[in-house]
Amino acid sequence: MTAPQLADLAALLADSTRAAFCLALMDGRAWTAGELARHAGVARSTASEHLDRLLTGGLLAEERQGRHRYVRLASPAVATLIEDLAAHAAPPPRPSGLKAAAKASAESEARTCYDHLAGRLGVQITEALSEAGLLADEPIRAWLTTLGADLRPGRRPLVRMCLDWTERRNHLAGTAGAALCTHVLAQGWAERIGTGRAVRLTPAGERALRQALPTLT
Amino acid sequence: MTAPQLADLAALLADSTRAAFCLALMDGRAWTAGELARHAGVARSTASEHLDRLLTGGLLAEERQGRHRYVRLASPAVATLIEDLAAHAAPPPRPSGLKAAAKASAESEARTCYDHLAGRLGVQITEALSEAGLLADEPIRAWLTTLGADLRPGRRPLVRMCLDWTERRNHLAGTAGAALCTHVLAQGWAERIGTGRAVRLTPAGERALRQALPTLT
DNA sequence: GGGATTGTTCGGTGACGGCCGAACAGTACC
DNA sequence: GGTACTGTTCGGCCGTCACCGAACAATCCC
Repeated sequence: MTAPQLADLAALLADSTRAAFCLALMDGRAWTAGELARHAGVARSTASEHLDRLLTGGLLAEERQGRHRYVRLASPAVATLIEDLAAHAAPPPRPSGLKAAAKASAESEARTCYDHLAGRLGVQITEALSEAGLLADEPIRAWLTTLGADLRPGRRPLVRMCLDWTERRNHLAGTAGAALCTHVLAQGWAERIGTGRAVRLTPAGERALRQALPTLT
Repeated sequence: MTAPQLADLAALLADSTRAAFCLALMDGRAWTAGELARHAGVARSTASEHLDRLLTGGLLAEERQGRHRYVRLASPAVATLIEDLAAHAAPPPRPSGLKAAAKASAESEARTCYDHLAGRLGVQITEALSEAGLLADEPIRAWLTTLGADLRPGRRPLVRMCLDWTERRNHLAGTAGAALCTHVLAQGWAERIGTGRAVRLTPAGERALRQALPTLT
């Protein structure tokens, strides 16, 4: 490990625009170059060059479809890396302004964090799983199976914790977290709001989750 | 979490000199400003400014003694953050030159990685612990206690894995890893070589470890 | 085909930041 | 006191890099 290598990697995230791209991509979906440019408020040409750097740096993966250039985070490892960085660069705990606080609170009610559930919803589910003693490999596997979730084995650890930087609490990540999120969305228990990471728990989802997880508050 | 915040944090490590500082500090010891300047090959004035940035950025902590300015990594969290980054910026596997390879191999025989053992020694010990079924909270606690290691409870997880970027293998970190490393050095089972991270296993240490851990190869 | 949309390439510009050396301040040792 | 050493401040230099707009290429739709 040499210092220039580390510096080069860090330099990829050391720019506001590229950082905004990566944070936007934390929802696990593929964005087009134009969407990212608009999201970050830069010209398309600028975004194009940034994407080149992030791609050759190995942080992003691309997929071309027609005239569109879709990019996504290269791997879950990249997502956790950015998440760890973001958690460390946590904002100073200054609740400034009621309006801003209310907006932030609404946004953090339920959202996805890369490929699993986060926000208050993610934290509460995780807490309930913990109280029910389900937060270990075998119990969570059994629980997800009874739910009907598709739990395909991968190289990722089954149960992993992910620190939410707004809630400052752990929530379920790893293969189990991803499977749960996929299932919740597929069953219509929650649905995405707009183009961001925010999701909304549906009435059906609330019923289903309460039934499957009685310790949920 | 905003993009500028993430970018600012990443920018701290996006410079070769600052990256070299942080990597040097990964041995967990406190270095003086002059030592770091010589290590990175820059003027003292340059090092001074870099240290200011790393300090205000929260990555480093300082302690002034007389005319000396000692700096160290601010917390274990910072160390793991840098470690994760370094693991991701892994060098391409190019064994170039016999001399370089031999040197690197000697350096990676045994060394510290922040506050625990790494290199081939760290990996082998971890593997032996795994074979002996000791890589869980209770077993490792019992094993360390019989060794006489001082295992004070902390906020850090007891058992944590750390990916060695030269060996590409896991080794024991966390509270248990730190306690083991401290004990091994205190008992004279290994001793530091020079001012770097390298350590050398002593004959006494080899005997003691083989006795305590029969699965060690 | 023509027109609209998406993305890329290229030159030019401006700002930021790393670096040094010289001068200075503070500490240790004789 | 004087000397040596460590660290800091300041001015100035220079390279890098993010940004834009304009021109161009590629695709899709009518």
